[in-house]
Formats: sequence, structure tokens, C-alpha cells
Amino acid sequence: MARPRKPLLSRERIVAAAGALVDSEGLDAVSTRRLAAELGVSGPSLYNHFRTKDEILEAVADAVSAQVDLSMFAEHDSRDWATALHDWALSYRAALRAHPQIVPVLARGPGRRPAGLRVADAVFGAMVRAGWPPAQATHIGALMRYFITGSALGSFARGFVDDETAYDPADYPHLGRAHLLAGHQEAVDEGAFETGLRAIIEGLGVQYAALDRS
Amino acid sequence: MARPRKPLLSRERIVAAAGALVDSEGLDAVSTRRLAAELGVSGPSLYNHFRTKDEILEAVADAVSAQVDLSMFAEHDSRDWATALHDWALSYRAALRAHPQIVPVLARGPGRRPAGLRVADAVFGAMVRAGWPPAQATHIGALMRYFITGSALGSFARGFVDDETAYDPADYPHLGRAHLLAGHQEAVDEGAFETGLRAIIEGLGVQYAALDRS
DNA sequence: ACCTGAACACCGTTCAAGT
DNA sequence: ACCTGAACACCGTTCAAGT
Repeated sequence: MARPRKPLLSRERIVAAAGALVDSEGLDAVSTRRLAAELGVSGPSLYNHFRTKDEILEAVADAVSAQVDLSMFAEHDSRDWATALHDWALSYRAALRAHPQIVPVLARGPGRRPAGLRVADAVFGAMVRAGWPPAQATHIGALMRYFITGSALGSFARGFVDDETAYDPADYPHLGRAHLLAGHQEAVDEGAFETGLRAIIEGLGVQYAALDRS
Repeated sequence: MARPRKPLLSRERIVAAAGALVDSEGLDAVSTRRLAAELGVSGPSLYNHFRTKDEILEAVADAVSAQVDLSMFAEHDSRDWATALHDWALSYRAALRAHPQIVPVLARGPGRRPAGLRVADAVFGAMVRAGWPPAQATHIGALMRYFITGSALGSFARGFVDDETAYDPADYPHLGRAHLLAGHQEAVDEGAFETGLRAIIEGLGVQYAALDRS
């Protein structure tokens, strides 16, 4: 059955299947043979639609980026720049939280991913419109991405081993035992994200107020 | 020559060789066979010293964490908490910049890595000593790590493709063409890190001033 | 154009055998 | 205890062959 009259595959179907596999079994479960089997074809077929396996994973990451809400950066939106940044950060984090396993790929930077660049473009446009100098507007988009992806990578489904005996308290004089438990870690992630987001936006507010607006 | 009288390998030698290989050729170049060849032994020998390849990479990441300067958090150090955080962030970033290829492993969180935990412990202790409530002190260590590792991951040796034709300006109305060049990207990384670090510390300063110190 | 099976050059890891 | 070669069950990717 060499070639069917109707193509069996499409980039969309491949990305959807790969995304589902990443979500359910993790990045390591995605091999070209396994993914192809999931799609009912043989391994090499994928290479008619993507040049490498990495391109497939980049596309999965981009699909997650595409789910980030950008409406707060629209010209007609009434939110001020600080509120828009805050709301965007929450939406961004929610998207990553829904697909934690792809974050390592996504965190590598927007690279050549269209949705990632669209996000950068929206933030940049809104910050410039709010009065930020272009260079600073670029920095704001990047630093927010650093913080949000960094927090997603360093936290979800990760953290400490749930075996207290793995740590000798003498080695970490200040950390209480509670800090070393995976259960506690989820609360830490949440709190650290909130504290950090608030600090960044407050700090940017200080810098914004000090801008020489001539 | 089954077993020599003096062991050919040690955890230290393996970690050193793996680190050198990661630095020179990247994470993908590290296979157990290749690493073993670099050490003059056969692949399976490594399993006498580490349980998995991943444990080796974790140890490499931990060795990088161990290079982060923590002297600013020492009890006798005269720097205030904000200056200490700032100086620490620069040292942390410098360590990652020296070994950018291991960052994906390191960014997964302190996990079971002793040096990573020592860092967390030092920050926590210094923040509590400065008057931060314990919960907030924990958050500060985590959020700084998010930002620093996120920026290292999203930037170094990454970023945009250096082919202008890869992007259609119509898709990104606000981003100028300059933003899409790899050369420009390095400056963005630097500026975004500085802006972000300043914002975080200024923002934390606001929160610190508002603490109810009774 | 799009899929196939075969093939190439690899993987991580286990294990019995050696000293 | 620590290393070896052989082996298992995989990999990503290329390519000629099929329609």
C-alpha cells in the first residue's frame, strides 16, 4: 500500500499526536517509531512532513505558545501596561502548567517558532505604546519569558525527592526538613512565582516612573 | 585485563570528563560509549560508579552549582540583603555562562543535587537573618533561581536564526528586523537580564519596606 | 507526492565471565 | 570490587522501491 490517494499524515496530525504523547508519557516517550505507530504509519513517513524529530517537538512547543492569551496587549484594551503584563504572565504560566513536559523545549527560546515570536511582538508593541523606550520594551518581553519559563522548568512535577533520609540536615543548616519534601515544594513554587511576579512588576513600575519622558 | 589492581575510574574522573565533553560538544555528544572511550574504558564500566547516565549529568550540573559564589551570604559579610542577592545573581549567571550546555539539566531544579541545595540553604539563611519571614525567604531563593536559569536557558548560544528571510515582517508588526538577528539577540539577553535583576531587587525592596516588623 | 521495508550507525542498560 | 565483551531492545535518519 505504498502511497494512498489521500495522504495519511499532515503536519497538524503529527503535531497533535506528538503533543498528546508528550503530555501523557513525557518527552522521552516520543520516538519517531513510537509516534508513527500512534499515527498508524511507519517511522520514516514522518520525514515527508518534518525534516527532523526536533522540528516536530518545536512545533508542539509552538502550539502551546499559541494558547497564551495576548488580548491584554491589544490596542483597544483598557488595561494599563503593568496590569497587562501581570495578566499575561498568569495566562502564560497556565499554558505551561497544562503542558509541563514540553517546557524544556519551549524554554530554549522563541527561536524560529512563529507563535513565540508573535508573543514577543505583542508585548513589545504594547510596552512601546505605553511609553517604554524600544530597547526597554524588548528587555521586558525577554525577562518575563525568562522568569515564567524558568519557574515552569524548575518546578512542575519536579523538585525534591520525597525521601527525608536523602538529606542530612547538617549539610543544610538553615533549611528545615519541611523544605525538602515534594509536597511542600508545590506551595513554594506557587508562592515564589507570585512573589517574583509582583516584585518584577513593582520594580518595573519604579523604573517606569523614573523614565525621562520628554 | 578484567579488573586492574588500581581502579581505572572514579566518580570524579567521570564527572570531569563528562563536563568537558558537554562543554566542548554539547549534551547530545554525551553517550555512555563515547564518554567511556574518552576515559579509556568500555561503556558498561560507568555503571560501576553511577546508576544511570542521567545521574552523571546531574553530577556535572551540580559541579557547576558548586562554583557559584556564596560568600555574600556569610554571617560576617557586610553586604545588605539586596546587595548580596545582586552579587549572587551575577556570580550564578557567570557560572552558567561558563557552561551553557549543561543549563537544561541544571534548570530542572535543585532536585537531589547537594550543591544546589547548599545554594538554597545559603540564600534562605541570609534572607531570614535580614528580617524576611521564612516563607518569603524561601520564595526569594526560588524566584531568583527561576529568573537566572530561565535567562541562561532562553538565551546563550540560542535565539533567532541568522537568516532574515526566515521571518515575514508582516507577521510581527512591531518587531523591527533588527530584533530578529542573532547578533542583536546577545545584547538583548544582557539588557533583559540587567533590567530584570534590577526590577526584582527593587520590587523586593518595596515588599521589604512594607513588612510588618513587630 | 507520500508511504514502505531495509539498512546504517548508533543508543542505554543488563549480565555473565573474568581477575 | 571493577572491568570486559556480548547481547537486548531500542534509537534518528537515509534511501531505493513502490504507487
